[in-house]
Amino acid sequence: MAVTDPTRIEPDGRDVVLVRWPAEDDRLDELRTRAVPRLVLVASHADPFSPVDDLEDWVRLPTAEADVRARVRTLRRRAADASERIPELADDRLLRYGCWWAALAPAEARLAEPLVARFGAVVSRSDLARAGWPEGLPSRNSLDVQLGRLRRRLEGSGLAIRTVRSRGCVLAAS
Amino acid sequence: MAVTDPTRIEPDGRDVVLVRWPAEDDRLDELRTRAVPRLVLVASHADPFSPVDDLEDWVRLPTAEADVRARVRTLRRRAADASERIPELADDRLLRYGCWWAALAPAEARLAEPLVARFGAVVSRSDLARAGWPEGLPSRNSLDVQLGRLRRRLEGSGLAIRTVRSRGCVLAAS
DNA sequence: ACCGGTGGTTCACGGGCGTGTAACAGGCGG
DNA sequence: CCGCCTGTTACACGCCCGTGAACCACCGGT
Repeated sequence: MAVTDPTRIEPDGRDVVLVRWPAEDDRLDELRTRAVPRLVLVASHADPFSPVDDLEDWVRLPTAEADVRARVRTLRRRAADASERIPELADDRLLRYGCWWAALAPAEARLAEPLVARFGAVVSRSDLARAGWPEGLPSRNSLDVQLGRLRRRLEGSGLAIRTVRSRGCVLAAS
Repeated sequence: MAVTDPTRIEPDGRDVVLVRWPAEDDRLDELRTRAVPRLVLVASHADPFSPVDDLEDWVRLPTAEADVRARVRTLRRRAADASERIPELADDRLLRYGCWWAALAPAEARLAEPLVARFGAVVSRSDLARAGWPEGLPSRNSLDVQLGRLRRRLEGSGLAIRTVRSRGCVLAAS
């Protein structure tokens, strides 16, 4: 279905704003100053568009509605990236990352604590061991096993534990 | 003038690469790993496109040539912004460059250290050898092999090691 | 133009070992 | 009693890195 009138478009959410150009130039200015992610629908007769930042994209009318949705998705992803989510681990062992969350087992939570605290940096295996087993860790690779379980718990979260050989582990966006 | 055949398009420079999709999917993969800024020309019948990073944009054919030029300009500006980053190597062997990062192997990290410290300048092979093998390097081409491995590790980072014949190597933005 | 030397790149191989994981068993709480 | 959490063992995988060898590009000498 071809789109000529932007008012007929229903985006997936209301975070990304559609704006006509050049008709709604003043509204575009306002959205820019408020740093709202926006998709500019350029009139068929107008000059090519030049976005001012990475939260702005454009498409020339007429266009397929599916194409508009695709660009809205891209803008939404960029806005999410820009907002720089960081993981957070509460006392109740709830690990949150953006809109995702999961309940950790006690041992997993103790392991995750230094990883979250030093998000993006390497945590040594000895630090992990001390955090996970304050009384001294029981056997050789129980740490690795717990790490594996924590990894599995993070599946689908956008977080991942990456290993730095002979240095330790990093918690990072995957 | 409407554009249906991308081979007829002459971009302003040759830094941003035009690629047809889905016809040239494999070439697109290669450009992505090389972190080359690219404009994807989506066939009229194909599904909407979803860029994987900010150095990728797309437009559906047929389109006005002026629109293609506008998107190429945007990509070029983004690439220029991205090229202002400088790499950083922490002692936990994490090499960071903008939002990209990778964990280096021990020998790779020793090699990378002088290259990062003198980013953009030539480092002699003897300096590299001293940095990589403080005890004296083991055999003839172990240095070259490690350099090759380090090169491969940098794929997709936007960094590259270039050789200056009989002078040494340079670490630079690719 | 032919040729050998040098410098540089890449491949395959193999040993060593750090790391991941399946499987099983005990324990604790609901 | 059942389910989840935890520890332990054993094993397999994959990474790291040195080595040898083939290959290519370039340069200088005859």
